[in-house]
Amino acid sequence: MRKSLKKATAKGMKEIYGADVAPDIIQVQRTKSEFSADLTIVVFPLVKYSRKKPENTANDIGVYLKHVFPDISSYHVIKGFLNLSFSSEFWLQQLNSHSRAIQNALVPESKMKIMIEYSSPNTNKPLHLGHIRNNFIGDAMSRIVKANGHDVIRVNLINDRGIHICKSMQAYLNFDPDGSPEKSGLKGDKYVGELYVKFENTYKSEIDKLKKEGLSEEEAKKQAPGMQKARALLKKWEEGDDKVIALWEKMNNWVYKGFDTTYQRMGIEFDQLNHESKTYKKGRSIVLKGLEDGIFYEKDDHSVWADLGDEGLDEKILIRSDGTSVYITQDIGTAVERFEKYNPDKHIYVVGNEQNYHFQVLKILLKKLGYDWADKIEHMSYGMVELPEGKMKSREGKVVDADDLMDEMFQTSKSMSSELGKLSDLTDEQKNGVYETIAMGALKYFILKIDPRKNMVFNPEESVDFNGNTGPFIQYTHARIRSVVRKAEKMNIRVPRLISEDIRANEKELDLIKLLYHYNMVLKDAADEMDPGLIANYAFELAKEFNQYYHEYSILKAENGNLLQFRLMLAYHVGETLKLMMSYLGIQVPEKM
RNA sequence: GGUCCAGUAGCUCAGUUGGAUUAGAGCAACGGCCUUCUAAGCCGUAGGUCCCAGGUUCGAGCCCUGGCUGGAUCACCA
Repeated sequence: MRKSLKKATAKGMKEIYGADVAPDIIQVQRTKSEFSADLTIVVFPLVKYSRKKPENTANDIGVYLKHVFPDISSYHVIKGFLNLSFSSEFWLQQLNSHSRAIQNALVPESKMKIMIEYSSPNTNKPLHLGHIRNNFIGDAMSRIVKANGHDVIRVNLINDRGIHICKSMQAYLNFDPDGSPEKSGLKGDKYVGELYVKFENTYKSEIDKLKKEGLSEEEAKKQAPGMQKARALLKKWEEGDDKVIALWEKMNNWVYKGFDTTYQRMGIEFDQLNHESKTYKKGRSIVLKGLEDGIFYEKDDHSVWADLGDEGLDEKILIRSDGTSVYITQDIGTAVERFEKYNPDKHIYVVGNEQNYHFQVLKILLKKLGYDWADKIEHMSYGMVELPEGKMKSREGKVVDADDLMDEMFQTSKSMSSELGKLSDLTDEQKNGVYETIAMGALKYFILKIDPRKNMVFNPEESVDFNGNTGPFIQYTHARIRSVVRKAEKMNIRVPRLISEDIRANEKELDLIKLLYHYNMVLKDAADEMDPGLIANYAFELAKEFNQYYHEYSILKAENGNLLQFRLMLAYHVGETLKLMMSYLGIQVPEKM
């Protein structure tokens, strides 16, 4: 409707004033709630074409549009705002077609193949709150983009090689050479993570000791025996030493197993797993080729650099003096590989804003290397998660572990739910399912409702609420609706497919239908702006609006059968829309809670 | 120091390419509403110098300039 309004307005401008106006400059927005109308056209931008006062221009267009669209029941003009009201018949008709509408993905102007990379963990540490935000955002964006009618490839780049995993390996050999997650009773990623911490601690004390013996900080770091051993492991790994590779595989597999459990609980999936160990060499050879071609340069110590001076940036190292490649070099390799293999129309990297510079440089380097597709890379840069006392610091143990957090959410959900006691007719297994659904809903919603670009504060004690603007609030609204539908079915009343013709909807009902009608705009905006928060806000608005309605009017005790059916149908569609919107956030909604 | 990002109620956040004499939610606080479809709900009260100062225009929380405060980044870590 928006689009056709824009077109019609442009056409009207031509017919009334003989002015050529591009439809794009015409602003059509939802009418502010203080005014009783549905859509508003802002005419200020049109005044220079009409050469009339805003009021007169608005009036002229109003007359024209009302003539073109029979569905427009009335219009009125306030200053430069043309408020259009649509007839209730029009809106009731919209409700009739709503169920069909929400079953299909949107049809995009041009369908794209979009690759989305997210999660991308290191294999030396368990997942924490920061990863949670990354995973939730990446997962939600994948769902949203897909719902907009695009093809999505979800990819996880696992950082499985490098000095960090060698540190864990070194600690394993040193402290627990026959150990395993099973023997320790720990999850695989936790077990390896603890070894990593052990390494770091002994490393630290080794450095302190060497410093006391008179070495500089830098020297001490180099000479610490633990570090030297870890480096030796890395070297052996790169040389393909059988024993080292076997150990590396064994430990990584422990970690993967642990990650899988966490991913599964979070409801996170991927279409592809990339392992850095398999791609890290590619970037190196590309850079060396670039060196041959004179795009990069070599220093005396044989390290390879890119000069980014003409971009207003520094020089950037690409290959170390010992011939090994750095992070960005590997990223060049994986990017080239992906574009060669899949040729996506867009490649979104969901990575924290601390890496803004990295991606800026990555795109520049790819362009320098002559890859035109570099412009198809988008860094979806999200803000950090901070604790009330400041940034999370893994070294000081100030991290919120992903598994622990989910456990806590579950416990809260369970005790709250048990207190309310509305699930008495369910089995224990079913109950646990509901607790989990609510717990994850609360957590996901809490994180996703916030604009990804912004840093957010997470207070483990009180942040995640179950009242107000929360996941459970929306889940609850859905459960309520389902309960009504079930009751109706017991009364042998089915949700009708079409509204009977003599229905006269009240204002609240029309408001709800209008809100339902806007769902696809929200879905499109969420994809365009890359902001799942828009979906969350919409779902909240809809749930809130419905709860008010629910409180004010009885569905099952409506004055007559036709009205009852209409209200039931309306409620049902609100429920389905909530369910759908929440599904785009990766959140499930229960039948009862 | 250079670059980038942010600053809205006590707290956590909305505010969609600048729009409507009154800047919105939720939490926390206070006061109401369960004999009625699920009270994880609904209604109400209170709470603001939109960091500060200029500028741009019909019109600024939003745009520009300069400050202040906080964060990120500028590694032969990833």
